[in-house]
Order: sequence, then C-alpha cells, then structure tokens
Amino acid sequence: MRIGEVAAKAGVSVRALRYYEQQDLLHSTRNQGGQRQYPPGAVERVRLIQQLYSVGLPSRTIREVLPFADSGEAASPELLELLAAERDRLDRQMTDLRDVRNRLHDCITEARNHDGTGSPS
Amino acid sequence: MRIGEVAAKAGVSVRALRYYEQQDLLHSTRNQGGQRQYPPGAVERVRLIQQLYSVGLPSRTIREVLPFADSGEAASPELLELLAAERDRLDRQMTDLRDVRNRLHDCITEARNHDGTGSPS
DNA sequence: CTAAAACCTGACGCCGACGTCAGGTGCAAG
DNA sequence: CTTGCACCTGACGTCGGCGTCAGGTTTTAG
Repeated sequence: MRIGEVAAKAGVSVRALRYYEQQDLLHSTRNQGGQRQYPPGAVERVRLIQQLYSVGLPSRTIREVLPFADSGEAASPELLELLAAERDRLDRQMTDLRDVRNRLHDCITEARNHDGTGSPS
Repeated sequence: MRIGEVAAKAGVSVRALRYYEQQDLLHSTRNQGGQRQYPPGAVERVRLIQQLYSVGLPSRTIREVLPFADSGEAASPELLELLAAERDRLDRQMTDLRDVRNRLHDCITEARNHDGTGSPS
C-alpha cells in the first residue's frame, strides 16, 4: 500500500504518518521511485499508535511500549517498571475520568429534571 | 488567602493560577496594594480545574462547563448538548484507556511469567 | 527602618503533534 | 507525450499550558 491509502484507511493525515516514521513508530520500505510502501498491518498499527496518543502518551513512551504490544517480547526490568508506571498512571487517569464524567452526567440529569423536559440518554 | 498559599495548597504554580485567571476560569478580588485575594473555596476550584485539564479538556470547554460543576445552574439546550457531547467523549476515552491499560497489564504479567521472577502487583 | 520575601505586569521561550507551503519527482490515463 | 494527481523532502507556522526572566511594588519579619 502507498501512504495515501494507509492514511485514508486509518483515518489520519499523510503528514502524521511521515511524522510517525520520523519518531520511529512506523516503518516503511521504499519502491524504486523512493515512495513509501506499507504492509497491510500498517493500518492496524497506526490505529494503535493513535489510541496510545489519545490516552496521553508521548512519542518517546509509545516507542518504548510498542514492541510489547507487537509481541510479548523479552522485557528488561527497567522496561517492566516503565510499563507498570504507565499502567498506574492510566489507572489514576481513569479514576479522574470517571469522576469528571459522573459529575457532568449528574449536571445533565439534574438540569433535565429541573426544567420540564423528558429524560433521554 | 493570597496567591502563594492557594498555589501551595492546590499543588500548582503561581503562574498557573494567573493563567487560569486570564482564561477566566478562576476569579480574584484585589486588596489595596493590587494583590490577589482568594476565598477558601478557591483551592477546591483549582483542584477541579486541574482534574478537568488532566482528562484533556481545553480551557474553552472548561470555561463552559465550570458553571455547572459550581451549581446545577440554568442550562440552555445548547449547553446541555455540549455537556452530553463531552460526556460521550469521556466515555470513549475511558474505553480507549481501559484497552490500553489492559494491553499494558497483559504485557507485564506475560513478561513476568516468561522469566523466573515472582508476581507482584 | 530596612531587608527579604511575596507579589505584580508584561513579554519571550518551550515542547509536542502535527498543518501547511514551496519546489521538485513518480506514475497511471487519455 | 503530457496532463494531473500522488508522492517526496525540507522548513517554517501554530496552539495550549504553562516556565522563566526582567524590572518594579507591597507586605512581612526583625
């Protein structure tokens, strides 16, 4: 596949894919003309990268954890610590997220009860 | 309270508090010398602001949802839609977060089983 | 009264994840 | 063959949430 197709299928920009390559998150081979070639699995990998970004991980961390997502590779103790630390961070973030979400939700339902409107969602 | 005390109690920088004021998230009165004065509730408010930032909301959105967290104020339908949209975004984000977290956790336990080490956490 | 600490207002710096523009090349269709 | 789109490599722009420095004022401790 060429870069445009991968971008379209994964729902990101072409620029983003080139950026991921710079950051060493996504690799490609080149054809004779120098254009990037991707295997079909690239789309899935890009989706995973996006998911990791979306939960707040920076490129550096993603670069370090991606090999483990790929396959349960050999893990040095330092990397294990990194993974555990990130997992704990995610746990805390989920707690915050739940709090905020419930707070918002309460505001919504309360506001809906307060006026005359029925209660969807 | 003065700004330094609020900052210390809320665990943020003085600069951050001034920034929140610029963004219209946190208000203060001034004494004769022109220094900011905060009511005790400010600390709680700052913690809430931080929590909202931490789940990825930008200043603009925080500015819009804060009044509802303060008190279940009168809600225009547009604001209700905004709140519901944000809540849904948070729901999606929690799902992503759970996925990534579990993925990481699986990597950790699998790695721990693979070598000889016992299994903490 | 004085020195130090805390505060004030600009204003510039920074970093990450791209957007975007410039100027040139590769490739498929008519 | 040429037209036109997809692609290439720099390189600069942006935006948000502050950090930080400069240069001055106010409050507090001794």
